[in-house]
Amino acid sequence: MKDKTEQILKASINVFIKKGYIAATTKEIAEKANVAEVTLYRKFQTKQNLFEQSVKSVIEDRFSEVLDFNENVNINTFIKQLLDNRLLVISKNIKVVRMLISESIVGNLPAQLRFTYVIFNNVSLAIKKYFMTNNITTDYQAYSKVIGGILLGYAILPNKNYYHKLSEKEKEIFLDNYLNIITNK
Amino acid sequence: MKDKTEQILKASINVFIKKGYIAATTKEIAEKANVAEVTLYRKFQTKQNLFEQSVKSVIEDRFSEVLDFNENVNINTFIKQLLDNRLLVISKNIKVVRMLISESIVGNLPAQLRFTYVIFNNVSLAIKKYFMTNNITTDYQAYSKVIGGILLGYAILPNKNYYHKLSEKEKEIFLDNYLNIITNK
Amino acid sequence: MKDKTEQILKASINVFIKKGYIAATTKEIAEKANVAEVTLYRKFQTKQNLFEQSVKSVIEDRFSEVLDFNENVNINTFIKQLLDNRLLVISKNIKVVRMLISESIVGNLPAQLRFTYVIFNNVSLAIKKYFMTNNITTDYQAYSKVIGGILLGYAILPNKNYYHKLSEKEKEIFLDNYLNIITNK
Amino acid sequence: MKDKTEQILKASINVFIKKGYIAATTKEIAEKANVAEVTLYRKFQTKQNLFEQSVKSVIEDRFSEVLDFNENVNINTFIKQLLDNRLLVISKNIKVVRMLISESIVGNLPAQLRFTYVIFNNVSLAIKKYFMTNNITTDYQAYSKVIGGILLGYAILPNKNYYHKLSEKEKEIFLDNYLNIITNK
DNA sequence: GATGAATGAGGATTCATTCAT
DNA sequence: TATGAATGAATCCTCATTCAT
Repeated sequence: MKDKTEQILKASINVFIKKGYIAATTKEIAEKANVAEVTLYRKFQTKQNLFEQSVKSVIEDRFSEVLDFNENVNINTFIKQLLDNRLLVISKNIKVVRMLISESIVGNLPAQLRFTYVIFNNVSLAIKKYFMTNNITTDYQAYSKVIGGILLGYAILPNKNYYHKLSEKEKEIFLDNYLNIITNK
Repeated sequence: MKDKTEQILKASINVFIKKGYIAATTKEIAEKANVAEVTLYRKFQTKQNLFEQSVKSVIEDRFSEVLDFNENVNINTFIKQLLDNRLLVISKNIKVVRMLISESIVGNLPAQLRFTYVIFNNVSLAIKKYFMTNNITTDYQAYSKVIGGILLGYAILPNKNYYHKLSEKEKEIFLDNYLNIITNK
Repeated sequence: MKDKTEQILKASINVFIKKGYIAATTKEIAEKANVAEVTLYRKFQTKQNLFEQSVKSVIEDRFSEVLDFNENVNINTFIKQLLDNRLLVISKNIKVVRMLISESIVGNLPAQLRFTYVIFNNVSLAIKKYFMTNNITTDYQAYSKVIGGILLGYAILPNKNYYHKLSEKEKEIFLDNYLNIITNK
Repeated sequence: MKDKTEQILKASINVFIKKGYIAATTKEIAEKANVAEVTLYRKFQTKQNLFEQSVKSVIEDRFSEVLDFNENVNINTFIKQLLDNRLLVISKNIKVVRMLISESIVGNLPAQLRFTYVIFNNVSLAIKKYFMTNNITTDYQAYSKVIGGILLGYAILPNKNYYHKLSEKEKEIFLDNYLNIITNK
């Protein structure tokens, strides 16, 4: 039933997050999901596939969504929108994101899950578009790397608090701290 | 012999880089090192220890060195010094760095090898010191995260060219691209 | 339905022929038969039984039929009749026969399917009867082994052409080649 | 040591004979050989390879030897030599031979172990040569099939006694029974 | 009558590690 | 010092079969 599949996916993602792809075992997943090990295989065929499905079930599609903001705003506002949007997504999925970054580096992931690229690419595209629309001549690639780096740093480096749990006011402050640094006044 | 130990370390780090800690096997390492598998254990006791020794043998101590720059310079110059110094180290050890970041995230590494922290911490310390010395009131933590992010991004994201192989002129340009963004004019 | 049962038997025998009893899987059979795996069990209880039913469904009863020829003929003619009759049956069922011989040797077959015996026994009986009726003193057992061997050889050894597809003339020649060797002139 | 390898080969061939290739398990072999299952793999890498080595260790090379007899003898004598030689080899290795014939039919064997061919081919070659040397015009192929069939029959069909254990006199009689049938007087 | 869901038992193979020399 | 030999434990995965609808 629906139920068992979900039990499995839930247990699965947790184990993968905790152990990483290779160290995670189908046995442990089965135990945590309270199903027989074979059941995993009946439903997902292979460990690799179970992994991919688990990840997909948990990361909202917003990861690779096209970022489309109001561009009739000044750069500060634009970057704030961008950071806010991405930090929200990352923050809500922080554990999976970390694991995926780690697996991305080792390189056993299918393209759409290769997170380091995904994070960077859609940020990069949004910035490029904004710069073009607004005739900004700053090198958008370097700019993207700074923003991408901030996001990567947020994902990887230890954090006291989850961005998505901050109040609107706190978010404002959090973002301003970055903006003070990266944008021109 | 010195010789064998070095053969092992050399083979070892390559395999760990290529496969990651868990996926690397002592069998493969032994083969690549042209020694018997037991010899690894005679010399390094456990796989974990072999891993740590391999990493240490290859990453220059400069990773965790205290960053101490001339601080009677303006912030632009300071950040350039800092980035240059760190990019050099990372660039020269890019493969190991990547692997270590990946393993850091999964979390099976002893503190001194937990790279994401290491990278961030010493950058952070240097910035804090500079800001204090020069009475700069910008939030040094956010600043450190931006710089740390840039470095993380450099390490993780795909790169066309190695920083340490650039000419002095090219390095200058490379750094300026960042500085245009992160510092005030 | 009649229909499903037949689909299953048809798929089943093909898979058993291709893979042999053990290597054949109920899963593959079910897929080839376009039914659910359980349906096999509903209809045939066990794999073993499915195997037996499949075989029986396909091998004509002529395998174990009592061979009863006109015995007022000379030995050449008699042996020709005998070989012709058996070769026809074997040739028409060559794939199943081969598989059954193989399984016979391993020994997991019920007596009536143990083909090496079946082939030999009814040939042997026919020869014994003919020899008795005609007061022939040659050792009928050795004789039977030669004839049985020829048949076994025909079944197992690589063949260019199917006996049952030869023209009457070609059959004649084919048989004469043997008769030149085994009977006295 | 030599010892363990031999233990394994001995246990291995027995299990393969009893169960056939697929049904035989490395676990059972290991148990019978009194070694850990891994030891099989250390020494033989794969089950398939263990199988091949086991077979080779046990079947004397005489199986595929070129049969070279004195050809200045009449056909009766020649065929007797030939049968004697082959029956001896088969008889001594009867269990392995049976198993190999069975596996040959299923078709998972490398060419040099595909026994039905091997048996037939070298018999066929010897006969061809003799016929040519002695200008015999009988169809050597049909002749070979008869002889091959006799051998196949001997190997597969139930036997009261092992040819190689018969006294010289008994062998003589045994062979004569065949010769009465297949050769001309 | 047919099947989607589930499983216990077992398959070959690999791993890090120890033993004995 | 170095290593050939050996292994317990575990891994992913498959099989024939049953249960519940």
